[in-house]
Amino acid sequence: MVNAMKKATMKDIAAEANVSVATVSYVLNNAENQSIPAETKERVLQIAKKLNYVPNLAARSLVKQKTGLIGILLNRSAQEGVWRRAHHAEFIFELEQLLTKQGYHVVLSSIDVEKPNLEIIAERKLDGVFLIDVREDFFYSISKTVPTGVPLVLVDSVIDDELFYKVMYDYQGAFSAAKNQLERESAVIIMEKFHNAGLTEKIKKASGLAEENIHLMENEKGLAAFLAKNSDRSAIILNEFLAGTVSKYRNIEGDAVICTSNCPEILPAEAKTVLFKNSKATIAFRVLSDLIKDNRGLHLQKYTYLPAE
Amino acid sequence: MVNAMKKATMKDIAAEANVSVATVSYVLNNAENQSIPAETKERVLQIAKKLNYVPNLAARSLVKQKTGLIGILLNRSAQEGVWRRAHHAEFIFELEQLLTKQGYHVVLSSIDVEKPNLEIIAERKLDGVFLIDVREDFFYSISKTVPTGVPLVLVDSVIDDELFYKVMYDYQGAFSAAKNQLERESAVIIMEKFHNAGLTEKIKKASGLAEENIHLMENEKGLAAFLAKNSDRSAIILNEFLAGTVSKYRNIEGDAVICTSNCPEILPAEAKTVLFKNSKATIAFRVLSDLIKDNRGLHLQKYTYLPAE
DNA sequence: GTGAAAGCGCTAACAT
DNA sequence: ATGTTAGCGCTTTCAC
Repeated sequence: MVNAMKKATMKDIAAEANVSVATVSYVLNNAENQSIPAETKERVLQIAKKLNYVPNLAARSLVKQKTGLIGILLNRSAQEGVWRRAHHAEFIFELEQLLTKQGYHVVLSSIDVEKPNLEIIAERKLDGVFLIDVREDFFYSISKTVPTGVPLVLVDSVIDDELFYKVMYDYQGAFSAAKNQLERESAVIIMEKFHNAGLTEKIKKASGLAEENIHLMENEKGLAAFLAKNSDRSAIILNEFLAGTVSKYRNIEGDAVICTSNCPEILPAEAKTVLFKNSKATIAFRVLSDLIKDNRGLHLQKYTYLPAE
Repeated sequence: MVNAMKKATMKDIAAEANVSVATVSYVLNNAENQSIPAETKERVLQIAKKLNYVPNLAARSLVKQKTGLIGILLNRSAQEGVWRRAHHAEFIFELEQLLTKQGYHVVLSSIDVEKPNLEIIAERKLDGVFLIDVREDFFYSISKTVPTGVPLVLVDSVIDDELFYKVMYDYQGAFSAAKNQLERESAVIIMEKFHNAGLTEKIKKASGLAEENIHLMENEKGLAAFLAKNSDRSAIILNEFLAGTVSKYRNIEGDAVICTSNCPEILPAEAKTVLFKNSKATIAFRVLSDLIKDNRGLHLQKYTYLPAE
């Protein structure tokens, strides 16, 4: 077999090229302020290739004080429906693609909503973190474990603290759009019960509907009961995967679905949908990028709302 | 605000406790062969806590030659249906939970099936890797970039090379089970077109059906056409999310679904299903664990098949 | 143009 | 019982 042994280091290259490791480093990183003769450069490059050299990013991180690792931390509870996972998967996969394209590596971790453990952020020295649907009280765990200065982007979470940059949909706009599509006046709402209570509240309020017309999805039994009680009314369903579950109990063609996963294609062709102008992953990614550049985040908004189409 | 500053290091602890960093290390890691007086121990622990000390895993990795990082690398192509992502998400999330529970951290990365880039394995010195649905030709890229000795578990991939440990379903058994459930004799099959051609072939063969009775899902148009042509025959559908798509075009209650995502609950209650005895994530995880322990992998099977229930 | 050397934060012989 | 030291693989300042 042709190769791949004990992983060459810069030292190995240096030895074989009769130069110092410093020189190897300069060549491999195209150091600006260094003038390396083309000859040496070539030689080093050759040898590096021949040895299948790959840099050890842990070592580099140590000196550069940047790891190139971005965390995606997802709050999960023991019992959650498939639709919720599918919903998060869409977001996470898209985000991962964007990050990977930028040369970052992505660390994915489930956080137990009951006892959030955020040590990973400090342990792995993550350069930035996305936190999805966090509970408001998690805020306390964070100040103990998370080094200041780490860009934190909260997705689907209302938390009034300067530390966090928040990204979420403009639910108010989405509801107007949804109502416009419905034929009947009287509507009910079916939505996820977020771990973040503030978000759940905010959405309820944005809907303008009374408490008893809003169903917070927890399990199918509850859903079925709610639907039975409201079979004569139109529903506005938040999220298309949730709509998928709803459609096991009711024909949803008269209802409106707010597509928070940007996947209208999973719905029946005739379904009434509300889409958003931008994908949440794109915007969340942009917010983090800005934050990493402008390390102070001084002229960045704490809240970014995604408008409906 | 109460804290969280520039991240304390062992040096800081040592200074404040008037001991050497070695001692700190011993205390923090409960070093066996070291006898530290309870008094010192206590003091060090106190200070560590007070300083919110969190170890830097990059530094530790460097000396221990183990990173505690496990990769989940997913082959993706530009255009893939939601159902495919949902399917992978189920597996990945479950796997991630298992790994996290064991104290590993998970690096998630999409691999472009056209030009797979596996440098991440060497760069991040991953302790083990799951590769999902890899093309057979990727095998060449791997020998160049991947250090020997890294445990590689291939999921949903047929590749006859000693280097890899493979996990997949026992399709033969699944098909028998499916056929037993169908009322009509004559059946067709609807399945994913895997990137790994060998797997696709293997499944076709296991079905015992002729080429024209097997539909490889690529897009909805093709599916619709196939279904129209075979409206009089029962279908065996591989994967419940794919079944979800199929059910947009046809009532699938007469069909059988092989639940490769372990999510029968997304199907109509009356659906005929084939389940598997164990979850694929659990088994894949076990294979990797075994591999990490028994570093040679000498008495481990190259192929592990998951039997149908 | 090139390299010696210090150091990122940590562990683990080896002394004492 | 505790400290000294030598690295892990890399970057970068500062001399030569």
